[in-house]
Amino acid sequence: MTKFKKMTTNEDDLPVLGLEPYIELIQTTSSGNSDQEDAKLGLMLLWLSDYVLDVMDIELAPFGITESKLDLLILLTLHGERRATPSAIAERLGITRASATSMIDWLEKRNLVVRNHSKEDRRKIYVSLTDEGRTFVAEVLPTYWSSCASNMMDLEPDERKVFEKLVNKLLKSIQRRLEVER
Amino acid sequence: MTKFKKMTTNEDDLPVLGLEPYIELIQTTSSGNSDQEDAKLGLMLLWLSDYVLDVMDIELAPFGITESKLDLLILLTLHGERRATPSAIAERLGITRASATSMIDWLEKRNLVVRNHSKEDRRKIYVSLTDEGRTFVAEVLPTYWSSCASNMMDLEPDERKVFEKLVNKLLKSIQRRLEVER
DNA sequence: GGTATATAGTTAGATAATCTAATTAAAAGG
DNA sequence: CCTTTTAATTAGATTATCTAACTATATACC
Repeated sequence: MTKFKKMTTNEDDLPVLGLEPYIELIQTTSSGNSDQEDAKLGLMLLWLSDYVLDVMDIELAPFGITESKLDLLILLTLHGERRATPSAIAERLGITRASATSMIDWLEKRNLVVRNHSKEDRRKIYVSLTDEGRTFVAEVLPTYWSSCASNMMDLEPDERKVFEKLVNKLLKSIQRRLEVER
Repeated sequence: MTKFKKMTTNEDDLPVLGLEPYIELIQTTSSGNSDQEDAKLGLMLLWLSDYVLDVMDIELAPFGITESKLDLLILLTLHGERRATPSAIAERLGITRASATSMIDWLEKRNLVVRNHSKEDRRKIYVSLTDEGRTFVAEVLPTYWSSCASNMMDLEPDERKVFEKLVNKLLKSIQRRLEVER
């Protein structure tokens, strides 16, 4: 699982540039009204975001599940007895019903979830975790949480406090703009 | 482009849970040695990361390009006269050579880049921006930067300062662990 | 110099995650 | 009872990846 960076250098290799040339590019190509300091900070956050998702991908790979599918399993775990229809799942995950159908197909084929027809309204399907699904979630979650936590390991205790306040603020702000909720 | 959240509620809708139930889940399912506060903070960062990429996707969509392809165009812009082979591009972007070939195919079909055979080593190909590619990058970048900047808009000036220090630290930390560089 | 190995790039074929549009079935509203 | 709406699925597409195989070329060594 550990991936080693190539150690030998090659004349064709593109050199590592770092942030500097990006800052220069921002100066020459951003439109007047956008703040260049914010653009730089936003770019750093964009890079960090990519890496954070990469870390989770890598840690979940050995379990044969992706983050988006685990998200659905966690959703079902948290909503417990409440019955979840494909439509409601699609709405919560911000995907189309067609996409939800695909995910549920995949999870059902592996016996992690089951579909049950509603008796009152025969158009509806209720999706729920199987025992196997619950066991699987219980096996994966410790890794999921430690993967989340691992990204914080170089921060000092007081930095974590401050970072939490800031991430919380940014989360609220971006959720408002995207009109999404969890 | 504006997407409206469904306003009517439905008995089948899954309620918005917020962070609380996730915190409880962490308490019951994280392995002893992982810090639960860090897991929570890491989860918030994971959510934020997802949204940050969503925002960029949405803003770039009207240009008919994705973030990963624009990344490649920016890479070529920054390396200017230096000749970039598909292998070097793959290495820098952290993808396989086969994936690089696909991306270059797509960009070449749209006349944004060209391939030129090396004269010294006939196995090698050099990829470079066309004039059309340079024009395109110049058109997209202002939106790219303002999209980056938009995520910062609710932070106070002093918060941005602190956030930059923290993101910088986290970036270094995660790049070290993933063994990647920019 | 000629064969074996390594390298650069592409191709073939697969999987995952999404989408839109069409289809099927059932319910609800006049 | 007919029409419209709703729920779910299917069909078919695109994008972004991957691994493994293949082609062409260069290098290395007896």
